[in-house]
Parts: sequence; C-alpha cells; structure tokens
Amino acid sequence: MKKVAKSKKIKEKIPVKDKSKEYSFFQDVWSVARQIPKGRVTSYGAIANYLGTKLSARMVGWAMNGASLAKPKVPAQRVVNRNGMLSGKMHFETATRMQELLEKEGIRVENDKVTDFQKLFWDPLKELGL
DNA sequence: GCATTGACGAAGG
DNA sequence: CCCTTCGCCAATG
Repeated sequence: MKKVAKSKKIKEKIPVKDKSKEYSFFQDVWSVARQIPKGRVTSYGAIANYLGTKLSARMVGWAMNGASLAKPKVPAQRVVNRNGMLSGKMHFETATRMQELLEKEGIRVENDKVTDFQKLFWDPLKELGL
C-alpha cells in the first residue's frame, strides 16, 4: 500500500504490529471504508470482523481517528457504531459535518443516528467476500 | 512500565 | 429496558 500521509499530530508513525506485514491496520480499515457504497453505512464492528479482529472494534475506531489524515479521503461518515449512531461526528471538522455528508448521500439522520440503519447497513463480510 | 482512555460491542445485572 | 462490566489492542500520561 501507499505510504500514509504525513501527519503533524500523529507524526508519520503508523501502528504496525508486525513489520513482515506490508500493511498496517489503519490502511486496511481505510481500504474497507473506501469501498462502502454511497448511500450505505457500516459499523466499526463489521469492519473489525472483516479484518478478522471483531473483538477489536475499538481499534477500528482508533484507526478512523487517523482517517482524516488518509488520502484519498476516507468516507468516515459512513462508519457508525452498531447502533447506527454517529458516534464519531465530534471528530469531524465540525459537529454537524458528518450528518451533512450523510444526508447529502441520501441517508436520513435523526437525532444523531441513521434512520433505517439496518436497511442501509453494508456488511463487508457479506458484500466483499464470504 | 503501570494506569487510564477510546469514533466499539457483547453480555450480565 | 437502562446501566455496568469486561474484553480487545494501541496510544498516551
């Protein structure tokens, strides 16, 4: 994979558990996130599950923390928690940025959560493989 | 190097 | 049904 964008906040350091692996967990997460179809959403747990670390959904969230540093941009707004809630909206440029992006794609957001989340849910395991 | 935290999630009370 | 605890793993203090 390409090198990750240089960051001043997180330096250029990318968490890599095993150097023998050419990818980092971050990049994998971003990779999956970019494949989320427009107008669809998924959850941190689903991505974690796809990466084989479903018990580490928190790491996905952590990875998304650096999503804003990724290039091309990662549609982090399409990634919500298992409840369909925009748990990460506060990490966007503005508190309303995430919702705006989602509504722009035709996703209805109500009270900080995606309506019809279950219907719009996009499971990488089901859609990409398996 | 231990303790706390976190864009999560499942299980238990 | 709401709240607490625990697990997961990496970063941060």
